[in-house]
Amino acid sequence: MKGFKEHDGLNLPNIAEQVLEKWKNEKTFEASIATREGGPSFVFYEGPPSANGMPGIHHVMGRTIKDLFCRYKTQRGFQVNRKAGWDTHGLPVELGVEKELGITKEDIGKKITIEEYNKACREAVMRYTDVWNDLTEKMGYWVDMSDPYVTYENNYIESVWWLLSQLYEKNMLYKGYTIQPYSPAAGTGLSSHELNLPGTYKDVKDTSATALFKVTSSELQVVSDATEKGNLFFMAWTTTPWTLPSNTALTVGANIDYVLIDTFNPYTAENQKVILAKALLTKYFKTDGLEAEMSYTPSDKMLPYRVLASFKGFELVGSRYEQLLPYAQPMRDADKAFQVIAGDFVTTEDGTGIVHTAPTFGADDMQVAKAAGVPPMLVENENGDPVPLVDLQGRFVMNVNDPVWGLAGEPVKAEYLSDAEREAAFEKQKVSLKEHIPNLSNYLSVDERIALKLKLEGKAFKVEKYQHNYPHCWRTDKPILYYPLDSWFIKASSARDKMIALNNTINWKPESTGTGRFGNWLENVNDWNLSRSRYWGTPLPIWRTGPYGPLMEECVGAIAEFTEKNAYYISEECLDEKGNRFDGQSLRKYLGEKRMMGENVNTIWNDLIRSRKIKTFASLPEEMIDLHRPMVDYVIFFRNGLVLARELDLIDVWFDSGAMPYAQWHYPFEAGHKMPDGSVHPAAQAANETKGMFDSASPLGRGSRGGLDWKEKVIPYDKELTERARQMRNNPTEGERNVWQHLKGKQIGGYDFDRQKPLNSFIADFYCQELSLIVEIDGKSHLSEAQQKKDAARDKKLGALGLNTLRFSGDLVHNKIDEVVGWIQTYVSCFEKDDWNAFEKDGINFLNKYAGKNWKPVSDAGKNPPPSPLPRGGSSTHPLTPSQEGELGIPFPADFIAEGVDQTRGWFYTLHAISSMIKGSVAFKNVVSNGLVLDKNGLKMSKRLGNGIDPFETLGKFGPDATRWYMITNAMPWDNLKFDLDGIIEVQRKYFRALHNSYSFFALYANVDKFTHAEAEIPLANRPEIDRWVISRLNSLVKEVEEAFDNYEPTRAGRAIQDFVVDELSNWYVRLCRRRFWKGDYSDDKIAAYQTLYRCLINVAKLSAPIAPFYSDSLFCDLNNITRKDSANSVHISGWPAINESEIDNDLEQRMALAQTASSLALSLRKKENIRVRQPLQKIMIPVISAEFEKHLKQVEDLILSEINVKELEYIKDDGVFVKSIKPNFKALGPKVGKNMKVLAGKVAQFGQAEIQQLETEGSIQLDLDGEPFELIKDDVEISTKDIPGWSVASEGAMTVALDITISDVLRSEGIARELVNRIQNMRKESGLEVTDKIILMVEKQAEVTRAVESNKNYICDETLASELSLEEAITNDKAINVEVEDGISTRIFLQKAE
RNA sequence: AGUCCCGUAGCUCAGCUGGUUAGAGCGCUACACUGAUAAUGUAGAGGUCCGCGGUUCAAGUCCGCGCGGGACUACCA
Repeated sequence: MKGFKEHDGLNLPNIAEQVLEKWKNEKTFEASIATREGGPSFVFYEGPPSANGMPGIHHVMGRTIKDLFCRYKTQRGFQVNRKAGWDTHGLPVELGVEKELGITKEDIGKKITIEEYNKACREAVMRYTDVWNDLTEKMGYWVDMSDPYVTYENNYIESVWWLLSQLYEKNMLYKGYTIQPYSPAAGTGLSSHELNLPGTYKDVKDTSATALFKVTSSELQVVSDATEKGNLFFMAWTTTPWTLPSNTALTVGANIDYVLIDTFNPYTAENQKVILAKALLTKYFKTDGLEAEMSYTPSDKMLPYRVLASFKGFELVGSRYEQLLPYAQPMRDADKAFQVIAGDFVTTEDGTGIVHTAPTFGADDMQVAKAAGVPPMLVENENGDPVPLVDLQGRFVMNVNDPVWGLAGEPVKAEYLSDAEREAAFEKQKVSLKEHIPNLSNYLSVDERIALKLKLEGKAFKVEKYQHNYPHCWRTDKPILYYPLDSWFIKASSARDKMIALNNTINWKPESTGTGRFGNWLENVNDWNLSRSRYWGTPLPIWRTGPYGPLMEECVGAIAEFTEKNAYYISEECLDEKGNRFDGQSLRKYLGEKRMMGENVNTIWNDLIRSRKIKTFASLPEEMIDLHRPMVDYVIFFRNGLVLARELDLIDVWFDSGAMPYAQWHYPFEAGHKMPDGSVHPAAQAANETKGMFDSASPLGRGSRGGLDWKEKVIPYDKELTERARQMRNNPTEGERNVWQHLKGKQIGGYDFDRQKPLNSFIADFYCQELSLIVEIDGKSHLSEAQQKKDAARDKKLGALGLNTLRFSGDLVHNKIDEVVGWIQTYVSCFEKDDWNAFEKDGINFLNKYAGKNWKPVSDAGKNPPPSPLPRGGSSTHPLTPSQEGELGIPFPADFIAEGVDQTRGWFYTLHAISSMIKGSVAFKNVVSNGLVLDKNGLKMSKRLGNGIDPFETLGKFGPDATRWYMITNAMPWDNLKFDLDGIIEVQRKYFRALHNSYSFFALYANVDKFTHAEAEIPLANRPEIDRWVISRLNSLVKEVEEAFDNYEPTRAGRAIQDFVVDELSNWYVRLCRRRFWKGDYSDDKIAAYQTLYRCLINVAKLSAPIAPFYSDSLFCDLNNITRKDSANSVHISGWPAINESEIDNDLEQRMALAQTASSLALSLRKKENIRVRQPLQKIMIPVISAEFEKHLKQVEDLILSEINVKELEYIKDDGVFVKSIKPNFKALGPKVGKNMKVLAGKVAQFGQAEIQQLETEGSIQLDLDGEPFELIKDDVEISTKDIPGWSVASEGAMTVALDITISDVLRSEGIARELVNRIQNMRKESGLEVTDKIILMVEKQAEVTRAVESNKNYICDETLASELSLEEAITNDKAINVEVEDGISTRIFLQKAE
């Protein structure tokens, strides 16, 4: 009979490998989903990683968390679909590609076409998919990688477009002019991501100026009065004096206190009055100045001043002032410029409390100015367009021309100048500034010159260098500017209330992330800036007319709309005068200009159409459509003589990932999808109809259900391939022509075949999509081995996409075309019947018939059925089939998501925002945000420090189970984890070894006894105390673990399991029960022991399966394969243990705790007295505190006695022999005595035995607490026995144990006998005897030993399985061993196996 | 700068609604145990509970202000 598997040692990596193999073979993952069919579903969303970087150890952490809850829910009976995904767009991809190609952004469109660039990105982005897939598998992350969503695929983008079009229809998408970080040196706007790259913020010293703006009018009387007297100024501070010419407003805080000061200009010494915030007065004036005489010369140290008036900021609002540097006037609403407005961003932390406001160069400035109706400083350029005073190169426009100081055409930051330019400028300055600065020593920046000019003109109060942190462009290292740029925005702010309300329904782990970080973020949501000026990403689907006519706009929400709305495509032949191909933008400009010149645009257009230079979109072959640049930039609309060209922006990649609940299913375009308003998208309607047709009529429905995701992979857009196919189509070989005669025109079963069809990266001779069939005709060249290898690889690859390839030799096609056609028909009928066995059978005949001579099967069709186009096991069980549930027809919202806490304002936000706006629903109900994985010193892992941990090495060395267990149990998921490999070793040693040893112990003896759990369960009532105890604990454990997992607290679950296994199961239950397993007959007690341990082990396997999926499965199978108590072949398919409340016995658990304490105390006493545990002692005594205590203790008496090797336990009633100690019960006393506690505690501490006695017998005692009488009652104190005079005593808490340490001769003999047994057992083991072998034993006579053997003969024989035991005068056998029984006593022992 | 998390023994972490002597494991030292044995038990050494203030009879725990580490967001005169 097969027994429980006995392992040599514990090798976790090996076990993981074996289990992985088993999962693959048995398709356990698929089964774990299939077997939950019909059950409730648990929706999980996978946050897509980017496959263009290597995975790190932190991914193991994040994915463990995701995985374990999915597994847990599966065990609880939920069906958990989890579709993998890849994030493929975005800057990191672009940067990687640029680095590789050695180009920069400026080269795109010059050295490399956008098309080539994007192709490179597309290839680069999936570079590490293999590595990722490998990690996914090795770490045991169950996610379906066979059909992942990929954000660059057309279907994905189409869904994203649809979402955007929804927002557009809700008027939530708008184009706005906003201030964004911009690098003039690089000529590009920067995303906040780029601004947050390391090293972008640098401490720099800039010239700061406190400028004086001359007040011209005010509604506030005091100010108005002062104005009339002249020389009244607002003080405003800036660290960027170059923005002062663009000043159009001053901003004050409405509730900030301001003061009107009479003083002098520190530079010109002119008497003047200034206004600034009261709180900042001391920054500019020393208090002594208040008393100083009101006179001043520039060399004076002390600036005298007087406070004339004080008022609130709002009183200043509407005051007017003189333009500080009147180089230019705002184009529009100039009359509303130069006034005081209020803004809530104003603080009194630095500056003057009055903020210089240049709406063209500050985000806050722009917002506050817009709200107040103050115009930005925009001037007209040569084209008549409004532009700011600084151009895109960072240079002042010509308007800003100062006869003395220059400025026009100069860069506003000196860093933008090259050394040579700077030198040249310096030379010029020497001349032009001679009047003001005779010996100019170095180049003066724009900031410095403006400050200087203000100083000289008396318009500056203070000029100084100021050190601050300023962002720099990470690529050019030059400072960035905040610059107004056109952008598209989502009006997220209008959905704020909804988002906040919905967020309150989300269960965040930890809660603080949701209420705090995320909540606060929502309170202050800004509109979402979608625009990115890049190349590799989802294009913004908005088409617009240009400045040459009325504005028309089109937001495209589906590919089909191009056709419906009559889109056109600019072909390669459509060139401008210089011979460059037109794109939408340039054509729009070209035609617009013609139109302005009065030409008939329609005529030109008609010529373009007629000459096929512009085609209708509808005429494009489907495979050409790629929703990326540049393709989409060639798509245009033409209305009323105007071209609508696409806005060049791409969208923020975060929108891509936030769209995944929809886009991963190509929502709303597929069958079964419903739009939020309940209607059905026309595309989905069509799909429904097709689906219905197939569903009812034939099994084909399933085959064709690959959907468009699948199609994208199969039919790629590849110009070269398409072209080659076209050529081949035009020049068919004779064989191809032969076959085509029989396939064309739906001759076979009404199925449509294509010839020379580009598929994946190949061209198939004949292809039928409905049949998922490729027919190849192999000419002579295919006879070569090399070619056959290639063919095999090709078939395999296409097979993976669900396509079958039938190959026919050229000869066959020429000579037996009927056979070939017949064979294709066989395929068709097998396909229709979904009967691949028949196919295989016939296939073998067929192949036998034709194989060998001309053609060998290159696929292994002879061995296996060809790759079925149908999901294995039928589509209903395929993991990728979304359960068509919920209102939208897609799994929505998610029950659970998990990512790093860094995603709070990333993915978590975009998911939440999009679903709030589109559906008015949360996107996820529960979210775990996990912390970072740091190195063991708490430092961030980075390539630079070289402190990263290679996940593969870790998994390989320690196995995924230990790694996962360590990560989960070490720290709460949301705390940062200090990752230390030693910690994994510890987990391995402690938890897994304890569990493994417990199993090995079980297996060893169960096999000896042939236990297979065949006997009926022995009723709990008939099992001994310790069994009931461990089962009670097990039930409590299940409860605790269940609660922890339900609350998304895996750490608690793991720790509970670990404590149970190590402390309770292994170190208590198994230890105390050892003898039950190997002593005596196969009795009920023994069976009970096996059943109990079995139950513990199998349930621990189930409980720990979510965290340690491999080992748990191995343990489960090791146990279950023999007993077959569970029909499941994997722990992940079996269910979750039920809690049996009736088996939980708190009383019993308490009793056992007593036993443990008592044993521990007794062992401690032995140690103190230096008495070995093997030496039996006569008695221990335990004072009983209460009847209950005694009752409890009696029930576990046997356990204690055997554990500590003592003969009897005596219960001592209180008869005054104990020394007692007393301690106040603070919790009870606190409310009663309050601040007298200290006095009382002092008194109680001084109680002698008499007082304690009195309290115990009378129940109370009168005390005097600083004059207040107080009656102390028994419940106010805790009394415990601490000592028994004359005994060896130890105590812990309420329990005290006294040990009788006298060793009688009998005890001593017994002790020696035990020592002997121990030595003999060791010898047995050393000589390699089986645990069941009987022995013959000889012991040499020695006074004490002889006595011990004689009086304990039965015991010794029993323990050592000796069938004979003889005492010998002298043992001569040279295999006898000299043993020292105890100090000074030794003998010789000989044993041999009894026959 | 703002928001949030974290700070307890050499290391990794517990410490419930405040209760007086702050715990566990690892590591270290010593001893013991031994048919689970690279396990286990007992004992020992090891603490400014990040600091300072406050509330309270009582603070590791609650509050305030700092410091250090981290994350995100923002960059503002």
